Amino acid sequence: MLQQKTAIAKFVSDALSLPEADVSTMIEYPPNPELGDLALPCFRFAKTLRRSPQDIAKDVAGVLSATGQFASVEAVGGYVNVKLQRELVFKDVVRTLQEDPEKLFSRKRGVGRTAAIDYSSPNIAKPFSVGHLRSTVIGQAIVHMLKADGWKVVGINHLGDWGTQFGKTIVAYLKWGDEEVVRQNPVRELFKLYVKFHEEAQANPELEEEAREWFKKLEDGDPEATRLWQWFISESLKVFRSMYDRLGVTFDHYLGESFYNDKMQAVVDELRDKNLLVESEGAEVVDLSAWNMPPCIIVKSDGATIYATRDLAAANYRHDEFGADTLIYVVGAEQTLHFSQVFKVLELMERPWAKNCKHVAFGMMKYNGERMSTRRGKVVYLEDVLEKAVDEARKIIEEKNPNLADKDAVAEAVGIGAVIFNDLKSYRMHDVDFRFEDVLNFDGETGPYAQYTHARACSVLRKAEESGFQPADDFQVMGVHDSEWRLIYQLGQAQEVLERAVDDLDPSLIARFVLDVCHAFNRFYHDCPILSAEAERAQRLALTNATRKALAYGLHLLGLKAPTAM
RNA sequence: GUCUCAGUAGCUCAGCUGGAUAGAGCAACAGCCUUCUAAGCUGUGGGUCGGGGGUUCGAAUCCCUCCUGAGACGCCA
Repeated sequence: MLQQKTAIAKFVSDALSLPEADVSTMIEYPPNPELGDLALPCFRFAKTLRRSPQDIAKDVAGVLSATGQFASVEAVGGYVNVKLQRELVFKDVVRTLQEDPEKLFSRKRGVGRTAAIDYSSPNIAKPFSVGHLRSTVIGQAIVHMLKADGWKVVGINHLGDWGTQFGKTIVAYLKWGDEEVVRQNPVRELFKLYVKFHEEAQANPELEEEAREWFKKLEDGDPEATRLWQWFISESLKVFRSMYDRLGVTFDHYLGESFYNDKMQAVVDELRDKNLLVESEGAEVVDLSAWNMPPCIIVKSDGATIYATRDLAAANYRHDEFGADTLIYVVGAEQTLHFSQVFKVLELMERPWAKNCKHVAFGMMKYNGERMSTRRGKVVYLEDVLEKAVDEARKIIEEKNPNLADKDAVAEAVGIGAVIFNDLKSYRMHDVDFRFEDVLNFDGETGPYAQYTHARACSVLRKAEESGFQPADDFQVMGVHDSEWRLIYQLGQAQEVLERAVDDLDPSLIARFVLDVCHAFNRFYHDCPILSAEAERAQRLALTNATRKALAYGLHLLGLKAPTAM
């Protein structure tokens, strides 16, 4: 629809001698399809032109009407309502999709740009819980979206592989751990020990001191501490990688916090050279009071660095080594202040790219209305959620389509799709209370619904092929049914949707779009015979094929698989 | 206490760069499978858009204020 908007804006801006871009952004989609396909409210022109909106609308309608490029143009109140030539848009949209679905979505605005995205970033020796799901799936979707818009993207898993919690885990393991038991199920057992540590530490605060000592040993390169630490990491990574495989999540780099251990002194030195560090309560900080923020601690009073220092080092590394001009952090909203501080310090360090640092924040995942707590062992394992979702999918397949080939693979795709989509569709700053009943619901606005619609389109195309029909590029459009038009109309908005999703770094817009297309397709499917229609068969097959491609692409952007049957 | 973010139908949310009668899904109820996958489609009921002010031709959308909830607020990340 962007093309049509541009065309209208051009005529209007010529006629009223107003900037084309201003007019273009004012063109909107009427609330009611009866009114038209596109509309231009003229109220805002009234002041500058010193005429009534109704008058202007009438003039504009006359101008657009005279071009002969629109099916109808009407001035209603202060609005100009335009109906498009359905046949032309139909052909245009369908052909673009048949040729290359990516073209419908993108103008490749990001060519030449590089973004480094930090997402997922779980902690070593802790369970991969549903709490990590949001960062993981949102980050992965943003990776796909940016790539679609032409960006070069570097995906980074900033693993929590350093810090005093390793002292705690080591102490707990040495005190209460059984190597055999831990080897059976390392991450869960180590986590149990970690929880036990916190329980015991309530009564015996000296445990904390022991933990600190063990972490100090680790920092000093003690062989025993290092061996255990590395073991924790390799076992955790095994679990994480299996989660990522199932979720279809990939990274270009696994660079944990420890990777920056030797890169932080340079940050401290530079800050000192630039006179940005001041002493405060024994620590060295960057004063940010001019920006209404608390100081950013760089060196703690015990001389050690802290996460802000680490994030500064990591930011420099991502820019310098990966050539990233844009840094994106998909991290919970509770770290908003931290990132504002880090970004401000980067600016003070005169990094011109500091203004391109973005924190993609999201609300907290809760369970039974309560915050999940790793310390108290209150977590929902993602593994368990995926298992339940896949079981549910398998159950529904047995019930509805027992003869389906590849049942296990489809159940996996659908179950996991349900989990991913559920987290993506309503992405906002809202906190989410995790509920199995929501994730396991496959009706309505869900991943399985979108996948089902795609499979349905595939099924029609299979049936067509069996009867000797193929979707062709050169088809005649023999009139466009309202339901066909609704579908085309939705598909035509792909580019605007992707561009806004990229600009806002918001995958939920894509999810919404996919749902809208699905609804329009299912309505079309219900209202319009495809195979049995003589005259319209060609155009409807082409439309079905085009929709199939658009849905597959949209699902791909979100990180969902698109089975061809289910 | 200060700052940030949220508050739209019973529930979950969309709409928020101001525009036409506030939209979906779930749940409830009522229809639609001898015909391309009913994980679908259609319809009904359901709203002081947290309250109150203001700006505007026009406010769910912008500003102020209050209420409620969540989070952050220096040596964890």
